[in-house]
Amino acid sequence: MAPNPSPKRILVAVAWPYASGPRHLGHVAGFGVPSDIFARYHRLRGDDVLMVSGTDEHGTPILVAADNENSTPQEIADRYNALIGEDLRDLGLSYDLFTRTTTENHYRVVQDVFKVLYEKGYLKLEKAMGAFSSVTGRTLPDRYIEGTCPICGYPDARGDQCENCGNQLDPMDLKNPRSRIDGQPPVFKETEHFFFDLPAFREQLSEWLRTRTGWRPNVIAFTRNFINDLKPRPVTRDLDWGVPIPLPGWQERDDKRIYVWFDAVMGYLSASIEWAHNTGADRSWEAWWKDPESRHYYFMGKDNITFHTVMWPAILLGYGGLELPYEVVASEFLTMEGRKLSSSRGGAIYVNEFLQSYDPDPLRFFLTIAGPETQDTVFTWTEFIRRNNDELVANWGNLVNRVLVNAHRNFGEVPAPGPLSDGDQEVLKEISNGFDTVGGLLEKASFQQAIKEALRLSSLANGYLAEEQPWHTIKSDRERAATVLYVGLRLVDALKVIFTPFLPFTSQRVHEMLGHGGHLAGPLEFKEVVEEGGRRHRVLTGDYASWTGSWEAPELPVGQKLQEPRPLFKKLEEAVD
RNA sequence: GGCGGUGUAGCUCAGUGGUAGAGCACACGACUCAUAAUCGUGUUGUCGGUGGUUCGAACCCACCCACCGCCA
Repeated sequence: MAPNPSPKRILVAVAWPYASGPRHLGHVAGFGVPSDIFARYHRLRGDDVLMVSGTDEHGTPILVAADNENSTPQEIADRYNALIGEDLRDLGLSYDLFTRTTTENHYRVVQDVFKVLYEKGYLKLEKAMGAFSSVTGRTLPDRYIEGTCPICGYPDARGDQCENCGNQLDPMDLKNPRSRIDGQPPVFKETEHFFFDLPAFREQLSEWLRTRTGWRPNVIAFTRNFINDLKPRPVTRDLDWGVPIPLPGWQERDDKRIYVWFDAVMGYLSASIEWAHNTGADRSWEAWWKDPESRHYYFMGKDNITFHTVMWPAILLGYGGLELPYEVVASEFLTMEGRKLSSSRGGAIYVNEFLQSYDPDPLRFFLTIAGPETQDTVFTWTEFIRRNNDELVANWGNLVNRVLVNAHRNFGEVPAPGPLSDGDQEVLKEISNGFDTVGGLLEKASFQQAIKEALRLSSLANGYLAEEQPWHTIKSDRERAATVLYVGLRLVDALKVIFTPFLPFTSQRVHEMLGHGGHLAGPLEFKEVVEEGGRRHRVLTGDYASWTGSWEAPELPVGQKLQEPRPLFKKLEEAVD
């Protein structure tokens, strides 16, 4: 790592994918790829990065999936935790820890936070009417109930809202209500739940929000609006799947659990604690969570904004002594032909399916340059292939290839340059300035602008070659050709680093073709964790401290042997949507 | 219904008050080392509609239209 005189401690907190099925491109576009670019950039800068996430494994949808498959919720969670973990590894998402919510550690942390909030009076028991399945006795969320709309008579209105007339409904008002899960009429009865006193944090949240700068405008606007109308929010449910309520008389009950939103959002903290424990330094997580100098960046899709800008900060304020988000980076949605990529509506492209046909870097490239950073964007196969062929292959891929082919063919090693002309020095300086310009954009989480700037620099390098024509001068002036190719190799070597956060797999290959050793961006690995109580789970992590890259133009020794160059990217066949 | 988002060149998208932008596509020229890939020059738009604020609006305000999301 580069000597960084004042390394920053950065928590990269990535939204937790729900383990009810395989994840599609929209999910990894929204939080996966952007957060990884951010984390990789900061590691190259020499900052102390802790990047955590995991699968979210509680809640009704997983119970429903288990019932449908005649399985258990833990089996469903196990299956999709494994599958999602492989997707993330294959995409090269460099988590320090990607874990899950069904660990002893997570239960312990969630229960601790629950108890503290309870003791401080922020959790209050209240009676409420609830809908229950007449078959299983479990809570039925409003959207799992359907019936005839009492306002417009639409026969398939959902319990929370009628899709036909748009009115918000109470499931108890539906005529002929029935469960979407089993078709049976639900039972409405009084139940008791703990409610988190969100309104108690209104002033503190507003005050904190006023100190936040640089957030994407929609995140601020949406949050402000939400804070103006805070209501107590239930944190328990009538379910048998979830974290038990850690209070006398409640702990033993098998019909009451902590609500999934409440436990999942604490995963950032519990995963940090687990990471510290797994790495043998139990209290090291505190450097991130108890030091006001550390910066917490949260990455998620826009549907999750309030959980990260209101609910989770309120929990942290209530618990006390822990750092609040420094920035909440929310993405918009990736759509398929103008519609949301939703697994339930079909039309989704799953990550694992995609990666069976295409390499990860072209996907990362597309999701960065054409992803939903500031607005909903459309994924089409035609556009993916065009971006790959006309932008990635033709610009950066071609630059690498032509420089390496020329240098390898004529010299086989990094040639010794003659005197550098003004033009040589100028282009070297331009590219080296890229570490500041691209870096500045990455710090602001402007990933699209950052990769466009990187491409502009690559184009500049292509222009330099077209101007100098070393394949021509090699015949008449071998020293000049050597100089130009030396400069070309230096440009490629520097751009390789600039592209590493976006394209880690191919940057590593450029690194090797240039004759360098070591991991610029190495492999990720799964590790088996055995907890004190005996539970085992697999986590995704990596030995990032051993990676050698740093955010600056590298040394390129004259005489270093070059490898036989091979194209970085594949040109793809035209496809029809 | 409430709240929020989106609507800009043929396509995909940047751009939040001061003479409309990028990439691709297209045209012409250069080059021909490189995965026919590169480099240069150029064409393309009543910035969803109507009204308002302003010396000046794609950008601010109001209303409308279309599409999308969230609503525990």
